[in-house]
Amino acid sequence: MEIKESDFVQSLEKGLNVLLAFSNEKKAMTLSEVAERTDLSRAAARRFLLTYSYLGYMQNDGKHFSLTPKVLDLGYNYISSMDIIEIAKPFMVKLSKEVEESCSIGLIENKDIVYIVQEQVSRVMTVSLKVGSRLPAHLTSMGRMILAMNEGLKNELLDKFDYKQLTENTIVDKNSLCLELNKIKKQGYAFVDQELEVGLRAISTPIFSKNEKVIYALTILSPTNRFTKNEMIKRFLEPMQQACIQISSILEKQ
Amino acid sequence: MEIKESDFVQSLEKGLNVLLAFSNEKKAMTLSEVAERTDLSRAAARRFLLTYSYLGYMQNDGKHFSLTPKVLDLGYNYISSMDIIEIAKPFMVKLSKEVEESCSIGLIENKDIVYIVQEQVSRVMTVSLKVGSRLPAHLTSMGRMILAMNEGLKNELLDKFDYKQLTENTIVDKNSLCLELNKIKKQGYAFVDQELEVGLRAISTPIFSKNEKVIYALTILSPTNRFTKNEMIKRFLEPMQQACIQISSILEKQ
DNA sequence: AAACATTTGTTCGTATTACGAACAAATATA
DNA sequence: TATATTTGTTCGTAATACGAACAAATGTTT
Repeated sequence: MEIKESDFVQSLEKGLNVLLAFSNEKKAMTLSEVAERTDLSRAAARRFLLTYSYLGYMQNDGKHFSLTPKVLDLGYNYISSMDIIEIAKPFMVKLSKEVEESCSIGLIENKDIVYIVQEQVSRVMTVSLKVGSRLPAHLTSMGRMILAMNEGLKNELLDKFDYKQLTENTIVDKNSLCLELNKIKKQGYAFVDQELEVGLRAISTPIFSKNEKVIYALTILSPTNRFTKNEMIKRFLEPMQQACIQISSILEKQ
Repeated sequence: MEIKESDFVQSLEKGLNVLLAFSNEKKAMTLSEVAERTDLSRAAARRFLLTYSYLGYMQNDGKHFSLTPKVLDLGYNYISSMDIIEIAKPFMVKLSKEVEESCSIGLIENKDIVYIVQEQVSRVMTVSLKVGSRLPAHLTSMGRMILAMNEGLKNELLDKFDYKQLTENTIVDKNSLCLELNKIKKQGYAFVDQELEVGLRAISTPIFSKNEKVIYALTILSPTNRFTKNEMIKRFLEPMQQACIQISSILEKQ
């Protein structure tokens, strides 16, 4: 989206960049670290950090700034405005119990798949990603499932993906991906086999919203040492499709 | 936290207020609605909305602005910097399966209990709250559990709570609450019986972090028509305590 | 379809807000 | 203790965000 420069509030962007500078690797930072990571002057970074602290989003122990749970309020707005999470959760719990694997739902935002719901099993070794996690859409089964069912989105994004080789299996050109998406559309599920990460396989099925639109997909991730590709398909596909049909039947009425 | 007025970035606060204007009830809003809710001029509200849209946090269908999943990025920083979610989840899944009830973990932020992890069962009728949800700490079993184990926090907050009568069972004065918290500390669990909401009971147990500090509590909510108070205690308390011990044993090493 | 009402988009002069350089104070390190 | 580094403060001012006023677009009523 294009806007006039005079309609852009620079301070807001800078402030958000300060918030985004914090991460799993950088849980607590000094003023100087934040200033460096955000490319702001120390004085500017300090003002933003103090503003966040004043508003309750950050705390300071005298040296390091860190986030407080109030930050959840900023993301909660999105979560609370989504119906799919409540609709899908019971069916995901059932599925997860039935196949004894974790499962997640995601959607495409920009060029990434974003995880928005997750249901986990109590197995010690399990593969799953937190809500809010992002991965390149074209390298994930969910991303491919959604792209395969959205001609417009597919055409829009095919030229924008970064076709970088992550493993020896990674699809690294547009044409191969296009063929794969066409295949996925026909077969009704997507399977990614060690393309994003060695040792990781994923299968996905589509969730239909109103007007047969596919915005979300359901996935199960599994380490390669647990099941073969065919075993995954045999064990997971039908229950996943059942869950998706149930979720879809409610979503389509919204 | 006190800061100098000259250290406060007003545009950031205004921008965050615009973001927070969106909610479950107000999923999509016009420019005028946002301006009214935030008490900004139309021109100012418009600039913030356009900035968010430009940055990808909001979208506009020509008339209404609404949040995009990119907003999750703003809260994800907090989630990704918390170890407890990953540590606790497997034990919560096991617990949930064992007692056949949903369970959650929360912490106190300001005067509220904030839900940060949730594990749900596939029962049609289930009581649970989304991650990020907030409730008055003093009226929830988790809040009371944490207050009971934190003398300093208790003393700090006792005078700040809003002792409003929500049901006929609600504790409405500081002294009664103080007595209840002392009792909870001794018995090692908290039970709230229709004080927050008629028809709702909750039980909580403490999770210990490093230095025996109790920052988090585990809870199970249940409608009153399913179990009596004694049945809840008999069925849930011991498995919950087991889960907490397991989670605590990992947390205490961090 | 026309008239009227309401909302959104645009412009631009300027008040005010956020800026950062420079220095002081505090803290960390050798 | 001396030195290095980081944080806190000040303040003149550049520039940024402001909103009033008007134009354009959209919505509502007759």
